[in-house]
Amino acid sequence: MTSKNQNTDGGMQTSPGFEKHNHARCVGQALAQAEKRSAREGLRLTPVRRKVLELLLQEHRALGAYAILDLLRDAGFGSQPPVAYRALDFLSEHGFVHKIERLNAFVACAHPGQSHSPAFMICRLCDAVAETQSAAAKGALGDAARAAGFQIEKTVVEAEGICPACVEQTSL
Amino acid sequence: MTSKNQNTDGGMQTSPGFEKHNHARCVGQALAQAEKRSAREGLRLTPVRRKVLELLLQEHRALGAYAILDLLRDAGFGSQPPVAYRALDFLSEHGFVHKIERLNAFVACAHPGQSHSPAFMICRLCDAVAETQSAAAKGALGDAARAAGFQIEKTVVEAEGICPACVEQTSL
DNA sequence: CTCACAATGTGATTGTATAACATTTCATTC
DNA sequence: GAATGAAATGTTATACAATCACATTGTGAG
Repeated sequence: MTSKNQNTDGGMQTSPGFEKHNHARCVGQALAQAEKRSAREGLRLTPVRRKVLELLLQEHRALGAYAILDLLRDAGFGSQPPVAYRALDFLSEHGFVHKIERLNAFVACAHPGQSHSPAFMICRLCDAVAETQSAAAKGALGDAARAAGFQIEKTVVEAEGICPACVEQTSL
Repeated sequence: MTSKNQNTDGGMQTSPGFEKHNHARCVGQALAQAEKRSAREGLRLTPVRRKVLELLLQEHRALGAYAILDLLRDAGFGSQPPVAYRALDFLSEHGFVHKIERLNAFVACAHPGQSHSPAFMICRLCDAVAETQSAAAKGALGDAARAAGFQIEKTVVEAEGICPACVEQTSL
């Protein structure tokens, strides 16, 4: 595979919440924020971990572990699966990235800092992923859990469908 | 692996919505319902498909595709992956079973018939899975989707945590 | 009957994830 | 500043998940 569609320019991009934005700036900011927070909280944002976060921010879409691994190899890091998985474990444990269960893939967190329970919209045509908030544990699900005596620790909320761009494509 | 914990008795079991019930009876009923519905709607509930459904009802927990494959082999069916995946595709397409994305595994539907968008509670200690209802697309997620112009086709809602039985275990 | 299509059998391959163990790095404590 | 223990990394191998491709069989419609 080895990385298709790398965003190496500094211009406008599509796709975060599905809107355009200055991507180079957003990557830099997010990375700086992550380092600041790591320093503050004593988290060890080591070179591999930082690189994986950078790659995910740069690509700005969901990447599989092996796609990440290819990019790591290109960047001169180790290229065995555990290298990628360990970095991803660390990053998702601390909320820097999220796993998209439906895709078995990972995205950089779009709302760093905020103590969120994220929800995702996944386009089944172009695989674009947008992050938003959910309060799943507060609605019917929370009621059911309380009734059953189940203690919710984390929720996975992912909507599959068609993103604005692909809707347009389709209806031309 | 080859099947640990097969429920071959006719007594009381734990775990559907996490409560006890007469399992043999519930399996039989569910299977009969599935056949009735298949006849009514012209679905071809073939031997393999029926067997996979029966296995999932019997086990009453989430099984990985290869665990199912082992059980199919024991039952004299083909044992290559596509055998299981094709049956699972059919069954989930028609709502007889659901895939638990978090576990990459499958469970028999607990609310057959009802036109539901299911939600699941998954115990991280014993892997028990309970099915309930969610209206994820109607809450904050639905609002976000509408605002973004994203068309939701399906939602994945899975809560991870600790089931009543394991909560007790833990707090002894 | 036979034609077309759905379903199954089978082998091979690709993708995802973890186990296990050796080695190194880093922060403490003495 | 060496000794120590924990965290992080390197590496091999393997388990588990999913799909491809192609041959074969079964089933229903005309």
